[in-house]
Amino acid sequence: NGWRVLRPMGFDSFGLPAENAAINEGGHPREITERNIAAIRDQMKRLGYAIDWKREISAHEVEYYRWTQWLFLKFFERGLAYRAAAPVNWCPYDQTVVANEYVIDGRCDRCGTLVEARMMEQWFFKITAYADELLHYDLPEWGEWPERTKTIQRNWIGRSEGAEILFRIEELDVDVPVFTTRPDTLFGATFFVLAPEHPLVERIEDDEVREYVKRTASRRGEARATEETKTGVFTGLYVTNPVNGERLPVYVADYVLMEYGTGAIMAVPAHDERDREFAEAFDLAIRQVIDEDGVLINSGEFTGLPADQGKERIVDWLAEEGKGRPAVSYRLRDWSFSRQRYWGCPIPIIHCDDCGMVAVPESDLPVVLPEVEDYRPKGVPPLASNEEWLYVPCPKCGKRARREADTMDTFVDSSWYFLRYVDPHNDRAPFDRRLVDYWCPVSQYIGGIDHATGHLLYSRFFVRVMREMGLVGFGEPFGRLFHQGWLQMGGSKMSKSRGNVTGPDDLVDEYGADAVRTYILFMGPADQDMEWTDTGIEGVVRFLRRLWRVVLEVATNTRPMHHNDTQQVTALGRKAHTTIAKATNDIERRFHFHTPIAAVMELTNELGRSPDDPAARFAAETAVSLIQPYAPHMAAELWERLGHERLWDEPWPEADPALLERETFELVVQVNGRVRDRMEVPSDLADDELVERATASPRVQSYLDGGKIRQTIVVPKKLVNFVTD
RNA sequence: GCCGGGGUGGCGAAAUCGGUGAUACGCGGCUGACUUAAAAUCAGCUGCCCCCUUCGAGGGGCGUGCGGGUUCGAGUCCCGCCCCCGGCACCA
Repeated sequence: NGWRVLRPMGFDSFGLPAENAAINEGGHPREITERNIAAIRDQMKRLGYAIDWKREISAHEVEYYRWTQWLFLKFFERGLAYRAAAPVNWCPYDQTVVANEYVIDGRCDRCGTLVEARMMEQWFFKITAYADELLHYDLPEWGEWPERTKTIQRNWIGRSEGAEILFRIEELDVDVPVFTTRPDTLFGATFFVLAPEHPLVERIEDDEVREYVKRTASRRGEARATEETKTGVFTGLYVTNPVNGERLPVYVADYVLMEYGTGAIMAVPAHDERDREFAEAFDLAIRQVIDEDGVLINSGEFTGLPADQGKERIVDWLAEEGKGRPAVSYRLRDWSFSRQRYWGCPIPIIHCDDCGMVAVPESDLPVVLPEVEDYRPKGVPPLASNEEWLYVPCPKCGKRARREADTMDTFVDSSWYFLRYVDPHNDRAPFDRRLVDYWCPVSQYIGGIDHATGHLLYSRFFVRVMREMGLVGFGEPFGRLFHQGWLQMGGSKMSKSRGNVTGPDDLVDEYGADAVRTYILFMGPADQDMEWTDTGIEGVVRFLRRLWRVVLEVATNTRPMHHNDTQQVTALGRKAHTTIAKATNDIERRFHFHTPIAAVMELTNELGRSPDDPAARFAAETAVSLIQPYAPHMAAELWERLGHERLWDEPWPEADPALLERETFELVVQVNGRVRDRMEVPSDLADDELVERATASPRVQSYLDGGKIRQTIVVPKKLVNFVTD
């Protein structure tokens, strides 16, 4: 009531789903995309969604993606978008790189194909620079994010505290850093391991080592993790343990990952399961340095300290000696966002032999997605096939240069769209900061839990950076977050990408938009997945018909005793008020949409039993008002039949607190915690009067049976409980 | 293994602050009314066990994954387990 609410709609229209559909059906991705958008828009209108269509945006339209490109350039200027060779996930079906966040169980989230690890030069956003910040939340509203979402993000970022320690290899004249969370076990290190991809390994001239590295390169990731026994090879080199000068043999083994920490570890077989397995396989020493009580042993001057103190003291000592320092490591990796596909936002970069990577000048934006002969994926970016588009003069030196032909991941488009909603037609900037600061952060965000480590993290990263740039005045994109469940059909999630969707069209044809909307919300809590059943909706259809009939009966009731007497408060009138209170509280505060429907059903049932009640008209109006968000078409019609005009111009009904209080209530009388009698008593009785009435009950007397009452508990407006010996 | 979320009838679920015979509302099922019949609609019943029965109903016990505990009173709080779902995981 009285709030200004923005209800926009947009389409994340670039990307693989649209492009793959176009490939399967034939035709240009743009045609398919725009046809689908039109169909979805029509469906939403048929269902009666209240959307401000003037603000509609689509990621694939030039007016939108020119500002995606503009933002990219801002990130590029700050070094937050960079190109580098790195191990990436390659989807052999879609013929493109896929972000870590959208590889699920080793498979491409879009097509379900197993991805391969490849070393490729790709574009990355430096989200890792914000790893620590993204663990901390800037909005009090963050408290309203579901616990599980926060946990998923925390796990994904994967912060661990420990130390970086330098181990010297004399033969190569280098200090090799390792990351460890257990510097307290430093005295227990008995060997040292390099990942096969570690740069130092190339310098080791040893056939066996070369052979091993070659062998492991072919089975990475999954295959490596499921290996039963640890494999590795001795390099002939030794490192010096900085804390005691011991010389430890250096191995190359693929249980050490280049992607995490420094790609090298100190191995402490006594206190690490994996190191122990390796030590047992290679017959290496195992030295315990912490006893059962968590106290350091065999640890030189640190012996006798509890482990947590030992940790600190050893790191302090290393720092003084210049051989180590406290360090933090993250699991999160930079976001790879370049795709070797056609249907996406072009990356506004020009590669020049002399000047290197040059940003397309802002004044030359947008870089319009060119037409190409054949946009099917072939592993090389399709944009490169349009040579007229590809070759342009270098903006710096004017020499012939080449455009970047990769396109952006569609999650770049969706990392800022909510800001565009407030100013969708601005052609001088992505948005006006004043408007954004007025409307945003988004008060209530709704989306699937499946985006916890993807879209929801990317957007938080984008907004952090945009705040630093002065583009927005806040650091979190979304306040309250709600994860809706998915409709299921035959046990699996109905979704566009899975293709098991019963289009709402058929259901609307059969049952009507109001019934479909009401049933979907009545099925259960909105955050739960729900199996669609046709028999379920029949119940809702019956209810809506009953409501229709009962309200019409009231609307046309001309019997003389029927009038809207606000003075005379009846049970039905009170029921209407408690229904308002419940529905309002459940929707606003609890985000429960199924219980208000149940409450209106109850009200309707009661109204049907007493259509001549003096409060019948009020009860009918209440039922119609409360059902409006669910069944807006029918509610609007009934409202008119009740002699009013436009229901959607009416304020939400308010319960009269005075009428929520009943004049009498049912007093429950317990003896030793068991209900023994109930009686209707006036609400304004004092405690001792309640006890008096309770004691008077013959039923209660029979249970007290002359026994001694040890204690009497009175809960106002509820019950009296006698405790006997 | 670590972290998070859950477990209530035949089914979807409700019980908002420890205070009404747990299971509202709906689905399904059973019975009846209306009907030539069906549909639609309406009414009643529908957790388990036992006792009494004059057939109206009444009475007792057990029940919210399992076992304990706190309390006058526990679906709700505490301790210990079991199971299901999700995230992370050769992450040093």
